[in-house]
Amino acid sequence: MGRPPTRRRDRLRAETSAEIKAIALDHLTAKGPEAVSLRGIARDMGMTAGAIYSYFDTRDDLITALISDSYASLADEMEAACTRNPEDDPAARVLAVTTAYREWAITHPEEFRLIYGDPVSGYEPPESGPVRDAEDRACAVLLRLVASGWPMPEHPLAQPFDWPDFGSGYAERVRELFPELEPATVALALRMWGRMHGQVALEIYGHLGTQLKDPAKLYRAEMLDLTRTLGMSAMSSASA
Amino acid sequence: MGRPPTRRRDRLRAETSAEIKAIALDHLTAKGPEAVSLRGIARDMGMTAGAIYSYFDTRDDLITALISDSYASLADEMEAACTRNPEDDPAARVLAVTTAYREWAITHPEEFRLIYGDPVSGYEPPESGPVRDAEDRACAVLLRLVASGWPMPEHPLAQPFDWPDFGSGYAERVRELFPELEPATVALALRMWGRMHGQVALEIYGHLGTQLKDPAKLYRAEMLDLTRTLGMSAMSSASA
DNA sequence: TGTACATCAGTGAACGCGCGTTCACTGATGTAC
DNA sequence: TGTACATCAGTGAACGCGCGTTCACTGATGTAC
Repeated sequence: MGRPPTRRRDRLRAETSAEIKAIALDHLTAKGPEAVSLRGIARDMGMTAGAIYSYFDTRDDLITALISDSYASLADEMEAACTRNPEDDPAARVLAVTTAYREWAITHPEEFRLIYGDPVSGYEPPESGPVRDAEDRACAVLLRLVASGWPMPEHPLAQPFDWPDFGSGYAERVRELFPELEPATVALALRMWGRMHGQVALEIYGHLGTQLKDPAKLYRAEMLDLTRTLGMSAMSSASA
Repeated sequence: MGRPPTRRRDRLRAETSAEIKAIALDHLTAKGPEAVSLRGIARDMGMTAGAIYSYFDTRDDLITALISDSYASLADEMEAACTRNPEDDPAARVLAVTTAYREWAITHPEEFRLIYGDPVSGYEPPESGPVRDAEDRACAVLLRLVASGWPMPEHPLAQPFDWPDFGSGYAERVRELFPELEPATVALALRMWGRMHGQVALEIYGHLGTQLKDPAKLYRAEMLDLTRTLGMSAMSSASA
């Protein structure tokens, strides 16, 4: 009662907008990215297709919202997995974060495809915005991991990397967040990302199913080696 | 003249079939997987859409043909890169093969997406056939690499793997081809695949462009480390 | 070499489909006095 | 509290689109004698 009535309209708007996205996500999960259509969503909501244009200017805008929501949820999981383990146990953190990455992908395969797979028919990703923000957050988690656990660039894994090797905008943001980081360490974080991503992508897209009974086992082995190679003691068991 | 005339018809058939696939590949390369349509191909060939049904029973069959052709061309490149380097220089072979993988992907990004990305709208991959054959060939190259260069399973990278950990059909085929191989070595080949695939997939799908000026450099670093970790001397420079 | 027949690649028109997007409109909700 | 007006979410019909697939057909190519 105390709230001005405009708020109510706004709240309804936000709720409808959320419902549109929720149903779009259902369709995505159930039948893949091509099945996300404004008409289909409207049908499920008991609305007209045209009505959606009050909420999203175009189909691409809706897809973008879906992507950024998904990416944010992945970043959340990674951050949570990181902070759930003590700072002085970098190996546990690495295991937890990498496991969280894979498990999010297994649990949300269509969202994983949406983020890391083909852009949906004719869709062009925006240069900045919430999608990029989520990517930055996920990336920051990895950077923090390598930064805390493996600050010595004279490690045999290290390769000669320098700041100009990185995208200038990216390098700036990184140096702002982690002033002490060596370029070789940043490179290592990206390589860590690659190792996580490789097995997970192969698995999600069905290229490991024939070869392996339990892809999780191979993944665990690879990540254990990672911590070991990084010189972290992997004695402690991480809580994912 | 000596040839029976039926051969001529067969040859024409094969040529038209090849032209259909070639144009389909053009469309794929130019405008992505969704742009591959029977009508569009027919238009470019000066034919009717219905005519294509003499060559492919359905659109999915055409896509399958495209996938298996593409995968075969990737496997060719990997095999060639392998045999182009001496057998007693495993490090060179590893570098050559992994570089070939990435370079094929860079040169044929849409084909890479076709193989490893989202199945095209509603397309279901067949359980066996030429696609699987190509995948097996590519996989065999990796197995040969690890087999020749790194046959000792007591290496620190090794993890406890046993034959039951693998898909039964796959395990059989592997043991037939490489009777001496240890399970841990097979696992390592798959992990090698993951490392290659991770960075390449991230790059092809546009997730490394912001961070890195030259993704090839990071990839090279990762692959160099791979040979080193495998205990191969990486002195020799591979010819990709 | 000549003729009657069979094959079969390609035609062209039609089928039904679902899609994104636009637009003039209605009617409930909220606002100002 | 009551009335005149403004906002704006949602309607419903229409637009034009390209698609995969089917089918009765034509006409050239090849075959058998």
